[in-house]
Amino acid sequence: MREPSTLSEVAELPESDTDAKPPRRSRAESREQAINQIIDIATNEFVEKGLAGARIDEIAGKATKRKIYYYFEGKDELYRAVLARAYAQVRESEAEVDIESGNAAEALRRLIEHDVHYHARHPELVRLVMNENIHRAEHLKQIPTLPQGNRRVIEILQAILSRGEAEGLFRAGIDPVDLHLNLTALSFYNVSNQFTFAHNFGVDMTSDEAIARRAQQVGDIILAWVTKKD
Amino acid sequence: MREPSTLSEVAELPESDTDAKPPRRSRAESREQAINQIIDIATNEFVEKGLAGARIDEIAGKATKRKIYYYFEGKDELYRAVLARAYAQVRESEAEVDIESGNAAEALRRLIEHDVHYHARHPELVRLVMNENIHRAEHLKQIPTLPQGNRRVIEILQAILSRGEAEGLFRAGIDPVDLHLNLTALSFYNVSNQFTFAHNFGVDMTSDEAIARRAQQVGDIILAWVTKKD
DNA sequence: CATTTATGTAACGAACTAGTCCCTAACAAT
DNA sequence: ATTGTTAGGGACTAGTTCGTTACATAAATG
Repeated sequence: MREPSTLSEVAELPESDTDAKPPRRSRAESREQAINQIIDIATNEFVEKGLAGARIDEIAGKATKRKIYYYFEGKDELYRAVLARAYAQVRESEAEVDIESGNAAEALRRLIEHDVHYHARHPELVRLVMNENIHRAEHLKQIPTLPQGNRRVIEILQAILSRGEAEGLFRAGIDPVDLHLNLTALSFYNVSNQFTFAHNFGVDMTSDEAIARRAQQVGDIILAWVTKKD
Repeated sequence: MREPSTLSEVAELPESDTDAKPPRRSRAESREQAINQIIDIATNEFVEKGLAGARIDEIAGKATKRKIYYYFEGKDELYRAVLARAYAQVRESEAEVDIESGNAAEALRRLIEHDVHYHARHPELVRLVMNENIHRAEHLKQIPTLPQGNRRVIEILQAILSRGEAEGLFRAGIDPVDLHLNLTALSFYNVSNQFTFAHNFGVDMTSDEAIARRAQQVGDIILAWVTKKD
């Protein structure tokens, strides 16, 4: 066993895993934890101020700043890491939506509900995407892992559209990319533009009730559009 | 904007001019022209880089920089001026839409067409609004002239909705603010998010055909939603 | 002509900021 | 324990950015 060194050594038990404060974190664990912590903090800052507006010195105290340059090449790579994780989390959540049970209209409504709620509850994603668009997606383009995840959404929508058509519920000839565009536009805008809209029209769009109402309405709109009428 | 008025343009000479040596440029004219020129240049820069990303020294050469500090208090006031002019121009264009002729559905479609085209042809407005939302509308809130212009849009939509209901075309109970939200969301998103969307799904949304198609589709969607079915 | 207004050029310094250096602590292997 | 490696704390730096001033001068005004 080791002698407790005078400074910051607290009784450390090598094997017996009491959930004591300094559990022996392996290097890999510690590393991953540090990186995630940095991305957490950086997400807040980038989301708040954008890439150019964010200040490394405010993302972090002196200490964390040093870590940033230890684990990342610099501000830009950190920003890309923030972006990549946010997108990865969206994809993850999308994979969990049930698009099997019920008829196609019900499945589509579930997807819409999910979209509206996800955007409303994850304004940080919305803001990051806005930021990317202000920068003409130049950072997004440097992240190689994204394209396939996006194709999946289209496949899902295509499947629902085909099923709905087969069930005699939906019109034919609806482009799944159009559907995705409209669906996302209606879920995205009221988060992305909440501040100007709230100011200009004096409405709140952030309450649970407002979000639930929004999800309902977006469902109504999209379904009115795709539904076969006769 | 006014006449270019290089030389020999008469500004105002009602009384005290015998043989009228034409003044070259009046102070007021020159001033207005200088301000507009600065706002032109600044709009480009802010639209491209955002408020924090924009660099005064790049907005202007040394000369124009001097003018900026002559006519504006600084970067922030210049930014507000850019914002205010962009909004003023939207309002101006909205006032020109014909919402009288034809039935309510036709009037609404004309309004939608206008919205889609205006957003598509004025990405600088879209970008400024995005920027404002990233900054939680803090600069917009400092511009006092906006609220009434926005109320006008709602009044217009309310008028169309009432007329449509009276004509037996539209459902009752549609909130004009909701209508505006949905309408704008569908016109705004495909401009605001064109870069991420184009990258993720490989589509172009900027061609004249794409815009015309978009206008048509947004019209279809909104009308499907508000139309009374029976 | 004299005065005021506008503008071109340059320079400056204070404040910031991204990124780096040096050194120590924690951990791992021997 | 000794030694080497990984991680990180604190201060520093080199380079920008911004706002401002000084100065000259041109143009409009009276």
